[in-house]
Amino acid sequence: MLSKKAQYAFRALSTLVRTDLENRNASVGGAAANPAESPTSITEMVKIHPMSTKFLETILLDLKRGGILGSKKGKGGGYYLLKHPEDTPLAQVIRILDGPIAPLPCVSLHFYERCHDCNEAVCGLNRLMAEVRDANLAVLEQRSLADLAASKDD
Amino acid sequence: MLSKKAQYAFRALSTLVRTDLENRNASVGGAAANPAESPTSITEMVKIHPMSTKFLETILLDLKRGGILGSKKGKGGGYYLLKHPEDTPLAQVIRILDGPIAPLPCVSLHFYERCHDCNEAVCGLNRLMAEVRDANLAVLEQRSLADLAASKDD
DNA sequence: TGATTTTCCTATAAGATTTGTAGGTTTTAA
DNA sequence: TTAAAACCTACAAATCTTATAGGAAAATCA
Repeated sequence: MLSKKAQYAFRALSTLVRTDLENRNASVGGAAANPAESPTSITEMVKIHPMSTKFLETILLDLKRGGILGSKKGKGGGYYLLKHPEDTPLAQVIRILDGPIAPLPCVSLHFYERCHDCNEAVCGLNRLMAEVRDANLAVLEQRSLADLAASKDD
Repeated sequence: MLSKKAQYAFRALSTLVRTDLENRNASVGGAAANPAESPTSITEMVKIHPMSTKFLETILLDLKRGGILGSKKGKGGGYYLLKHPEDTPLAQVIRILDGPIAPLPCVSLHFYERCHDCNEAVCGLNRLMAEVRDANLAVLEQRSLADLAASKDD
């Protein structure tokens, strides 16, 4: 199950994606609009998707440290996407906030830990859970933030 | 991530599967061997896969209540599979011990809970997490306890 | 019958993780 | 100079996971 952190993250990100795409459209015929010039503040995000302001703050900092968001301090500041929404897979968001996607540490690609209770080369569970991991990644590495904003009022 | 409970369950089940298949083979030419006549005790299982006896006890009771295992009390008693290993999908085991397989309650088939923060018909996250759920189930409903015992020394 | 071995049952303790809050500091713009 | 914002870290509260305790009930066998 996704943690609350990840769920809140996706809500906030859906707002940022919408803003990002709007800015890109608005720049038709002129210089490309720089997302860093129109960041969205936490206060604004919480108005759209009500949640604890302070909690969201820590989540957005994680996303920033994870390389997904940029920020601007001071009045008029806020957060913005560093990349085009299509270029941030959902898997990256989940790994930052919830850690491994794999069902067992011994089949994790990004958070691997050796299994002390079995021989990985022949362990039946290991092999099966690697299949589960791959099935998940087939979706989560393919789908991106752009897919998150496909609807108008999530 | 799978809980310890589910991991322990799979270890114990792999022992039961092996015993089950051996009994079936041993009955060649005679009456079909009844698995209920040669149950495996918790003590034996813990010898093969070391873990807390008392903890495994509660896990096996869950599996029994969940319709996967039968049991026999008293001296010479123990647990046995109620069905052929191929007929118990991994998904059933996980649901009994860890609950929902879906990443969000609002896309769960067996543990559905309405989402109060979004309109499910149009929510982008909802739709994407349903895809993840289906990818998981494609493996977990297809693969069974029989696949767990494919190796000799897990 | 009595001793032993097993499953069965429920409460609860211990530990870990998740969720959320508090209280500030720093930066920027107007 | 004021206000609004991100930034930072510690910690409190709540929840969930993991494990233990202490028996009761049933079956076997001498």
